[in-house]
Amino acid sequence: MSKIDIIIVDDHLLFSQALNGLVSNFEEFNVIAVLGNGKELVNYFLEEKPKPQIVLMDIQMPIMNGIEATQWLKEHHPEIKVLALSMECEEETILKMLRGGAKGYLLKDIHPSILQHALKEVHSNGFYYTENVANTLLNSINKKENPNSIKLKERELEFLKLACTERTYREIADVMCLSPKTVENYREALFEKLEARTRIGLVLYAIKEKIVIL
Amino acid sequence: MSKIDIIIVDDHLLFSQALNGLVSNFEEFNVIAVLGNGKELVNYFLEEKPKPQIVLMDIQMPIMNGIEATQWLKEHHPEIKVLALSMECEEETILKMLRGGAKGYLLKDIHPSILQHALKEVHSNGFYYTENVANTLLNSINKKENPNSIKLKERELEFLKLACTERTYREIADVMCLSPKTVENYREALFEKLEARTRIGLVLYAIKEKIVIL
DNA sequence: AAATAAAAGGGGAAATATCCCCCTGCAAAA
DNA sequence: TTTTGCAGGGGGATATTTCCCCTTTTATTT
Repeated sequence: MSKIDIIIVDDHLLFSQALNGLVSNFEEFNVIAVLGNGKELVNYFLEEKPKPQIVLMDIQMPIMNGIEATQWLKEHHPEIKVLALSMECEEETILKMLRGGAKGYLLKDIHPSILQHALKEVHSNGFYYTENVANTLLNSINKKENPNSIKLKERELEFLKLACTERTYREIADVMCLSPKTVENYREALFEKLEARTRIGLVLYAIKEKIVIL
Repeated sequence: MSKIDIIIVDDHLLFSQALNGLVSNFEEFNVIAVLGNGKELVNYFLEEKPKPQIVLMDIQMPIMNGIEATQWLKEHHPEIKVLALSMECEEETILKMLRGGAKGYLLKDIHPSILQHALKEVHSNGFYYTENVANTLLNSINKKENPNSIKLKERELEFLKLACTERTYREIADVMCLSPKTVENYREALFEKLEARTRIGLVLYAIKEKIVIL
């Protein structure tokens, strides 16, 4: 029985090397490459090197992150399964990853044996979700019933980011190349959408939702 | 030559187990325990188990974090060296850790060989800093020379926190049991101190300085 | 005892922000 | 083909913020 080939993609060398040792010790699996970010993964495939059956993918990475890399894989090599490996249990991230085509999502604080099990499941059944992640998904479905996820239009986002500066609305209008009155409209629309009474409310929302980063 | 005993403390089982494999492969070192958080480390010592010479300590951990655990070690077993191992390169965290008694600070994205080298250095010389961390320390020293840390009075702080809500100044005055005109004075004083042009500036400052938490 | 800083209060004016109503195109969906 | 949604623009009124000028009282230093 030949081993299942795996590529590890993670920017933390210490982690990826250690993981390499760990996975290589699983008798069913064989690590054929350890890469540092999504871009390196894309390059790897462009160079026509041996394809893996599974990619163990970190999410937060420099240059090209795990979400982008997973989407690229789904488009170009849909037969290759992606198992996401992340620190964060945030709904949005999980959803993005799964929408991007990941077959499973593991948190980094699991026991190695679970990783082994997950790898086997992903290979044989095509997917693997931990209880934790499954619950998060359920929550997310519930939230969609009372749609809390506020969709902002591109222009509204632009405005929101500018509203989180010390600019007056007139100055924001200048930046956006709009009439102050149009900016007024964006402001009012966002007040309603985000349930804000004042501009401060917009700022607090934007920072909470990480639309602006401090 | 006997091996140097090490304890690994990290809440991410996958990481700590993998790290265990890695460090165990270094011929000079021997991992005698892998623990999941600071509390487990304290319990370990209270049970009079074999002492390590070095503790490889993660910082962000549940229940008892790496900073607290390092401080405890410094008090109770000052001869044991702590090597911090973290994702974050934030000045504050590094400082807290080093003040707490850590002998070195490594980022998790280093190469395994650097870890090995750092462990050897910490054991023989007593400390090890990467260039990265050293630079961060230098920056921090520079900041202390031109004291940027703005001192806010109690009442100003109260006002600042309230300014980070959707309250109008009149409403803030009510909360603070002051005349709106007095609140006005606090506003003006803070505008100057914090170099803000508008209330948004106050909010951004307060959030950056973690005076308000979102 | 005098100087200083903190806390509290104020007048008046101009600039902004907030609210509620309205309109035009234009493109995609029904 | 009508409807719907989005981007852009406006009038006019009111509330709030911002600015620059002030005073008094009460502690704390010096």
